Amino acid sequence: MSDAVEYDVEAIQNRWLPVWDEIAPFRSGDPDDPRPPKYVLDMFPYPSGDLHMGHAEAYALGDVIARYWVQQGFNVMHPIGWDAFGLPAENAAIRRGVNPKTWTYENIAQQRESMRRYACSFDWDRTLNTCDPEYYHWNQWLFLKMFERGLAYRKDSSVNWCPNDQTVLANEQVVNGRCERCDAVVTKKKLTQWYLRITDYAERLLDDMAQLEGKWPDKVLTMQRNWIGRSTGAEVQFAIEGRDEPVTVYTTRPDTLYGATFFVVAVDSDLAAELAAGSGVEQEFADYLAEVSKISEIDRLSAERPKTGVFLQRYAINPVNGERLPVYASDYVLADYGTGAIMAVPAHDQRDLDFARTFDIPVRVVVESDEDPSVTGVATGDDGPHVNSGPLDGLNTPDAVARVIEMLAEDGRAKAAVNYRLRDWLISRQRYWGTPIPIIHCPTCGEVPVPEDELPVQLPSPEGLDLQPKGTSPLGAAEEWLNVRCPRCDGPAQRDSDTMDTFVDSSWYFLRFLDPQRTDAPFDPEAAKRWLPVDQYVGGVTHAILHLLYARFFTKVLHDMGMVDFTEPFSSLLNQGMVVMDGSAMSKSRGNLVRLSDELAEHGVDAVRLTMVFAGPPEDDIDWADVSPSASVRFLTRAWRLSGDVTSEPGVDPVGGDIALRRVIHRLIHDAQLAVESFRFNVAVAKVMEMVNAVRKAIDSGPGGDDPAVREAVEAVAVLLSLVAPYTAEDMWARLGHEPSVALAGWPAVDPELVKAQTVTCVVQVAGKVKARLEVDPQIGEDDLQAAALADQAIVAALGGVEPRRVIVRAPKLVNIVPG
RNA sequence: GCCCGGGUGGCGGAAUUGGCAGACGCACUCGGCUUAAACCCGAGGGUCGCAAGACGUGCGGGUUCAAAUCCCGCCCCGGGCACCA
Repeated sequence: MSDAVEYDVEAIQNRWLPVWDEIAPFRSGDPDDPRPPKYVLDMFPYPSGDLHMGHAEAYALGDVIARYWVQQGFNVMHPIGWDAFGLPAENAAIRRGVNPKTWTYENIAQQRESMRRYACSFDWDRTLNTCDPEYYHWNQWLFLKMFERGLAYRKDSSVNWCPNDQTVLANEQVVNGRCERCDAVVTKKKLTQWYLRITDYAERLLDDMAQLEGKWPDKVLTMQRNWIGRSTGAEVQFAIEGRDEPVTVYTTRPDTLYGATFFVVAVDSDLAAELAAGSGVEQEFADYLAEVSKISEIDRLSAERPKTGVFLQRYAINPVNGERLPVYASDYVLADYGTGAIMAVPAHDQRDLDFARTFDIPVRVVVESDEDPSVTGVATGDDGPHVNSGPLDGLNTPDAVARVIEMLAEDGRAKAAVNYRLRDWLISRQRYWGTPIPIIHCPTCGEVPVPEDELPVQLPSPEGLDLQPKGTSPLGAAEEWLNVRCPRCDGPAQRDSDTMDTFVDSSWYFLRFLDPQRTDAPFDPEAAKRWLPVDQYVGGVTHAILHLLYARFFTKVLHDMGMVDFTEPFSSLLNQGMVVMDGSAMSKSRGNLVRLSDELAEHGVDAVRLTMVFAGPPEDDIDWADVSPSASVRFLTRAWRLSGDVTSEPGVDPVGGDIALRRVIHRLIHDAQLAVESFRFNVAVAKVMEMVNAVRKAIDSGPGGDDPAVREAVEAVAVLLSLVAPYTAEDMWARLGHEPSVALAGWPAVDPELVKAQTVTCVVQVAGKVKARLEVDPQIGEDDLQAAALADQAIVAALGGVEPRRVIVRAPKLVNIVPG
């Protein structure tokens, strides 16, 4: 029975959208829900405009996972919200002269409607916007908790400064010396700023990655390890002539102490300034410092830069042999890593060697090697027997390291030490559209937290404020807001006028989804116990370091506060790739922008989703030029048409149906399930395509549309398809005589008996080359299989009378005969 | 420089982790349906060869009865970190 009814994408979308609004199949908040909980989370979007192709991919993939677990009988929490504070809103607002708030909420409304139409399986009872006072209230609360615990503090230091956005940047936001947002060349500026003490958690951030091994992409774990940058070595004390206190240096190679021929302090460190004072080279030092601070981040990072520095006319004493080492100030030593001072061993460190050659400092080899660094200009590598090193002579590197630490530790002049590349997280921003920092600066009491019952400190209206970037926060001009009484002494005081980095907002939002309306706490610890950690997190690899590291840090702090009982927020992570066009990232200026709205209008929601999912492995980039949404429409039409060809009644027992079809279908459902659970969604789609092909054949040239197995198969197609193409699946489900929603129909039960193969194709090889194929019982014994293989005509011919030297039998799939 | 990935038909990609390389789809060719075209349905193809067959997963070697898969060396592409002592 073929029908004249056509597959009409537009009509199907319009038919089911209101029905879903009505039945809300993805609500997860019923406290009496008997289903086991599962938390599937997509990274929330930034409301910079309407959804684009990248969102379409990410949410299509997240939806496959969420909908799969719903079909498997879980109460899936799949929430969405908006990461709604931040610079782009503010910049757009400045350009158009509108309130950033208005702009932001308009975009949110638009994205929300687009997500609804895109059929995202979100629980719409759980949305949040980070720019709502109800949300950022708890940013402030968490900040104050950290302040209490000494994890939030203010310090004066040289910070990354974006001259374009006129704001400071976290280390993580400086990419190749440029501002991550606007690409301006980053400079340095000395400012007093708020920091979060993430370095206190460096060790745990590293160690707890053991929990994530195999469940997060290796790439992300590696990136985080690199970023944290743990190194082990020793702290060694050097006396400085004419200074009471010794100076500590950090080195990973204490074994090379006998090779130290000079000593360097970071030119911008306090120590350098102190040592320069009274040295007679004050002017030279000051000139050098001025020159260095003019160098941009980009130039500073250039590896080719020649070494520069100033001899401070002072000497450090090598603790192992009492030698006098000239002390230099240079910019190749970083003030904020280790102690800002190093011992320099030119023979075995390339940078020290470069410096030594520039300043004509002796090079002394202490680890034996064939090449002489002072001749080749190449410092020699790690291991080898030590020479010129007194008691260390003859030892290899690890032994020499241990020995020298032991020697110096006796009188406290050295100890084993660990260092991290990770720096504390600078969170102050001199911009308007963010969470106000809830601190009041009082001339007598200092930094006073805003009392909890006065939270949230709401952003003042931008009316009358100059939002143009100018290096200080626009909030500083909101005088009525700014000037308050000190909560402690009631004297005149001022609010902190900076706002928080928006990465604070996204560091804990996954907890707020538990109950976004809650007013007495950021979240309910009991609910957190039930739902968290997040079972599956889905998002772009662009957040591999920043967001994920910060969220992990916050989670550990909350753990230490006793608010959550886990230490890692995201049990499993899937990074989807990007959607590109003609090999490169889409952009207006490049002229290769593909508009999602155009694609949706042309092919429909289901076809776009299907195209995203089928294009390849989820973590790979999709080149839109390589894929075919119209082919997706064709397939969906083919699948949909099956639902009109089923003539048996709903509920008919499939057991009497065509056994061959049932075997194929059950095997494919089984395979599709494995594919989905291992994130091979493209393969799962291929399996559904095979199902459709098999059913088509069964209807046209097999048992026909009335066979119960055909109904069973088409119903399975509808359910499996519902993960990817919800509109088509729902319409098929209705045409099959069922009530909505197919999303809740349940994953088809796979009969293990039907999945078992009846016969197996056994490959018979001679010398590793396939010469025959046998259809055999899967239970066949090795001896029987060997006999059957050797008896086969083609095998007899291939052997040509030669006796087999060896026969390898892997029943039931393979026999390999090695001729004599 | 250091650290991760990856290289399979004309294209996107499969391959139960050592056991039939190329599933599924795109593009293409041929056939059916049609007055015709589109749609739809069916068939085809890794390369070379008329064929038997030979060769074939970046390149070169190795292990194994058997290698896209494991090992060694190289080449290329993508990503991360990078004056971090």
